[in-house]
Amino acid sequence: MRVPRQVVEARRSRLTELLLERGYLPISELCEQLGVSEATARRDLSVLQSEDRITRTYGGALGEFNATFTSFRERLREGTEAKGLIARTAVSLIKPGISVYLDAGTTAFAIAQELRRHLPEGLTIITNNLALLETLGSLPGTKTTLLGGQLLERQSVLLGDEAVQAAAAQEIDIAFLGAQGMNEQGLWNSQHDIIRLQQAVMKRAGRSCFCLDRSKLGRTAPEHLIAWPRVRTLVCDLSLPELRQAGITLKPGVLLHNQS
Amino acid sequence: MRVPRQVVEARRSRLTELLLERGYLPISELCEQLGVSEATARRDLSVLQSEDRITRTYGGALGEFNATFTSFRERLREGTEAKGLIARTAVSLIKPGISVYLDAGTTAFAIAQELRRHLPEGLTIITNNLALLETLGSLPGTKTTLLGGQLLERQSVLLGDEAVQAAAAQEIDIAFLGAQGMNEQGLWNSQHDIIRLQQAVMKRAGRSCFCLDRSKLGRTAPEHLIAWPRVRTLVCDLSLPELRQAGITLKPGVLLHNQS
DNA sequence: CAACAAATGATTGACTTCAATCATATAGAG
DNA sequence: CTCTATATGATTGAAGTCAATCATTTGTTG
Repeated sequence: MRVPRQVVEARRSRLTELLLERGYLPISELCEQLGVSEATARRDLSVLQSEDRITRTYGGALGEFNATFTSFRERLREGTEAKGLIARTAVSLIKPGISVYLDAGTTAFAIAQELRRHLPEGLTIITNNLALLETLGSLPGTKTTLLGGQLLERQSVLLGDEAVQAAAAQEIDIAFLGAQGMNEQGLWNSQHDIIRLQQAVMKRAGRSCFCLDRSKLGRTAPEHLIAWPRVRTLVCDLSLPELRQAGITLKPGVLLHNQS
Repeated sequence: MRVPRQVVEARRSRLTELLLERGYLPISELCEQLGVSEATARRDLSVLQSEDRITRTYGGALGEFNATFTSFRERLREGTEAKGLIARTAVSLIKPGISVYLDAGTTAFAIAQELRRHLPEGLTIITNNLALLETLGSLPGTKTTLLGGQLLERQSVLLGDEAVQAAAAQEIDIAFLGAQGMNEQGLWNSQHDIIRLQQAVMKRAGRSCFCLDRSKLGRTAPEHLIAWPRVRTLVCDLSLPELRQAGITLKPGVLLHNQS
């Protein structure tokens, strides 16, 4: 029996709400909640999936709650080996009891995952990256601090004046920072707000460690972050000769290589 | 063929890691990744589920990544009607363009869900509650600010000095605050840190609106939040006579009732 | 009001998942 | 070294899920 369009729309948005609340629901429960047959529930789900509003599974569906992180996780999966190497090198710098800053970006996420595996005792982790909390929030014996700030649309990152001010009040032993690109002039990033925050973090950090994989080589971005002479530590899956070929000459000791 | 215990444990923790990274995985992909048969993958999953480390679905499993919110969502489901009424009343106070604070707790979560349905234009939402970001983070035309602070273990709430300082720098039109209990002496909450933050918020808020459902009546908690004479607005699913019977007498206009 | 398009539920057969059972190999205890 | 408990993969029948199809009802359009 045909039903008003409005009713259909209402049911579908109710469905997404339900999934948002519960995370996951099997079809059986969905049609019970919505008072429709399985066929209709399935049809609704396939429509919503084609609009990327939910994720379909066999026997049920997932709410959008992970959609924020989905693109993130997908980006993370690209170049896993390189990021894993970088992450392992980065984690080798982290000693028990120190205070570590991790910024936004997939490299920081890779470092966080590596930390889950090899966790030094008594760390303090500071970040502006909400996605990291999903992995790091529940680590035992670790203090996790989130900078405040404004949530960036469609991303899980906090930025703005408040983030900068909050950063200026932190005590950081090592900061792990990412960038969108590197060329002979130095490191580049996409947004002024990001750079402002990174500079505030660098001021407070005993050591600032830039982490980039080779896909960033030769790229630039709208905003200049830092010139090479001021870079003290670079963790990268490139060798010194490869960097020199791109016009980047580093003082000895600046480039850290994975020992594995 | 029996296999060393160590191997089993390693595989299971790798499994949880995988689910943590990907959110959801079907069994077929799990046994491919782990290099085991479906039978073993299923056995691992049922073990991990009994330890509450994952959530099983028909045909796959969910990572713990939403486990932080699972208990939250479960608590939310208790007394849904009452919380829904309270939320609707609260949302009716929110006009377009104002700045709203939502604190931790399931009532604030219910308000957030209601906001998804009836969203005034141009809101600024301020919170220390990470779980809210899952629902409010992607609202169009809304600015979302998160207070900084230390992440509370096993909860998605930010507290501490930094949160208090961040709150002191906000401009808030209406603050919606919860509490653990109410009796004739006023409102009570469980932790000193929470109360410190709530008081900082109240100082900056043009209007502070306390939201409690009837299950809180007669309960106390370790810390005293506020006495009744200082409460300007209470949103509650109790009537004035019911409150008076519990020894709570309010000035007229303080109690807001749902009109539905 | 008439004709059409759209939404729904029921049914069916193909496919998938699942729990239980069993044989086998082997880690770990004594 | 011997024995046993345990981990594993294969098999199987039951149960569940799915997409496609069809008849029916009913908004919606002209």
